[in-house]
Amino acid sequence: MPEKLSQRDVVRLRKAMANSQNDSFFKHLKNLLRAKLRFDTLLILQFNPNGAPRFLDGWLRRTAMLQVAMEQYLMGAYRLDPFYQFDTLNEGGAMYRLSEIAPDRFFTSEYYLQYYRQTKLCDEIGLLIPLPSGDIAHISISRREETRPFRRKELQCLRHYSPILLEMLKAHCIYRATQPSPIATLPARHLSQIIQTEAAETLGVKLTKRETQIAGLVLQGHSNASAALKLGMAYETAKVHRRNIYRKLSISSQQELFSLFKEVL
Amino acid sequence: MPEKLSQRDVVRLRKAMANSQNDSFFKHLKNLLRAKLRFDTLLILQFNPNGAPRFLDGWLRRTAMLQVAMEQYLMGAYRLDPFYQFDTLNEGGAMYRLSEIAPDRFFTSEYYLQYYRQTKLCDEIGLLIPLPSGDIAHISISRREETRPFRRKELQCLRHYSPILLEMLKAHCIYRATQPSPIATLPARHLSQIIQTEAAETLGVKLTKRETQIAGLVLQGHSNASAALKLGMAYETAKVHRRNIYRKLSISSQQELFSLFKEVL
DNA sequence: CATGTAATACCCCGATTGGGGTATTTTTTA
DNA sequence: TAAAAAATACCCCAATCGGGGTATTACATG
Repeated sequence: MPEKLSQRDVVRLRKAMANSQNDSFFKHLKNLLRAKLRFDTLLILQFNPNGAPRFLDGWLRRTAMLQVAMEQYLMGAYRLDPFYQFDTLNEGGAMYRLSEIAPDRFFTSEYYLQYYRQTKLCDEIGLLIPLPSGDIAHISISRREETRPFRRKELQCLRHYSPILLEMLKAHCIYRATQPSPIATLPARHLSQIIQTEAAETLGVKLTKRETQIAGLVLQGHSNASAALKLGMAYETAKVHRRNIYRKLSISSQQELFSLFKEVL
Repeated sequence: MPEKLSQRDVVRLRKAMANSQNDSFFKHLKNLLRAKLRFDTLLILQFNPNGAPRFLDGWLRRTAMLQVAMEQYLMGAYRLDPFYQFDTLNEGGAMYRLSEIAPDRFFTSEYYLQYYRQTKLCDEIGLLIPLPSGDIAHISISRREETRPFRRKELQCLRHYSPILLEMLKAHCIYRATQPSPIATLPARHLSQIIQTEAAETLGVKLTKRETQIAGLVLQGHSNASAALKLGMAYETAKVHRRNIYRKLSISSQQELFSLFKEVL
């Protein structure tokens, strides 16, 4: 049965909808969500396939860690973010929980343990919707460890209203695109590019296209099997590529791979 | 056949010996060593079983990374240093290469990958000798990656003169102990203590003595087999302890273990 | 004394990794 | 077009890890 909206919820929803095309949208969105669920961070980002993500709006519960992490994220760590890497999004957008779309080894990956974990977040919900420009609009809602993961009720509620939230998000991002932005988007380098140039320049090794792709997937937290599936090749082939990567870079473990690239990510 | 000393080497050696009991010892030691081998860092530390190591003298080739790492080391990372943890030292002291005394998984441990590796050092030689006070005097000589590991010749030379170097080191540390120290030794907490209190206070979990020991060894880079050997128990027993640790801390990998404790180390 | 906890040792299993090999097909490039 | 490089797929193996179980012994604490 659908979530019940109180009279005041209806007012909040109408306000958010009415303001989706001006600068007070974020405030109203936050009020709306706050009435229905608890969260510790709320962000609106715009993913650009050819550039760094644009930070449109954000609210972080006061924590030094989160500030630092946010900077790291925008500086480059976003490249290993499952939401950023999510590539099977359809027209109408959708809502996902981090655990649903994360690579199989994500929660034991170096990215998670060294970067994500320090944010002390334990659960994250992402709304993703494509924009006409080709960008992807993203709302991220997270909970810290003390707050415990989202409850079933909260998830149901969010899922129920995600279509309208996604539409508002889309409308807002389209509006924002018409406004002159004070923040210039940083020029982009994709994960593959970074891996390839870093390997070439710093380590003097030329990785092939497939090797680069595998390296990227491994860094994102995919196992051999998962990476193979993703690239549509046999498990053994992925393994061969990985072995060749290790040989070329003269390393012998995933951790070493990460420690080679973490500075440039 | 023994290493040949040139006339000038003999002068340097005499100078170092003559000055081992005053404040210019480090300068003369450096000159002496420089004439015989190439190195990128030279440190004299004094390990105190009940306190943080004391930094007596040091020279680091200009690198920001090394400065940062040195601070991290003295702040607590020393607890995972194989030289600090070395516990089978005999009266006369000895010289060791890092790779000789490092735990079996040291070079793939989180300590190595996240801390040691950032120093960009690729080889390290340590001289260790017990002092009458119960402390251990330590000279550390390292090479950076660009400089490549120490060569056979250099090692032979060092090994040949290590007895006299150790004696000078000992004499110097004894002299330094008589001098009023400007740096107060920080109060100590052993690795085991840290693990136990951190687990108890932050995570609300009581680890037994054996569990704490195993956790410490795992953090230092020991495999189950190596940790078991070290504690004189069967491999399977070590495994059981580790399993119990994971269960109590509700984690499921070595990496998670490290990420739980890295902030307090 | 009895009960419980800690420590010990051994059994089983599957999953994954890292490393070795061979062989065929596709693509690039000289 | 011929040779080289890249990608593919499959084979083998040993080591480690994480997780499950059973059972005995030692020791402390009530």
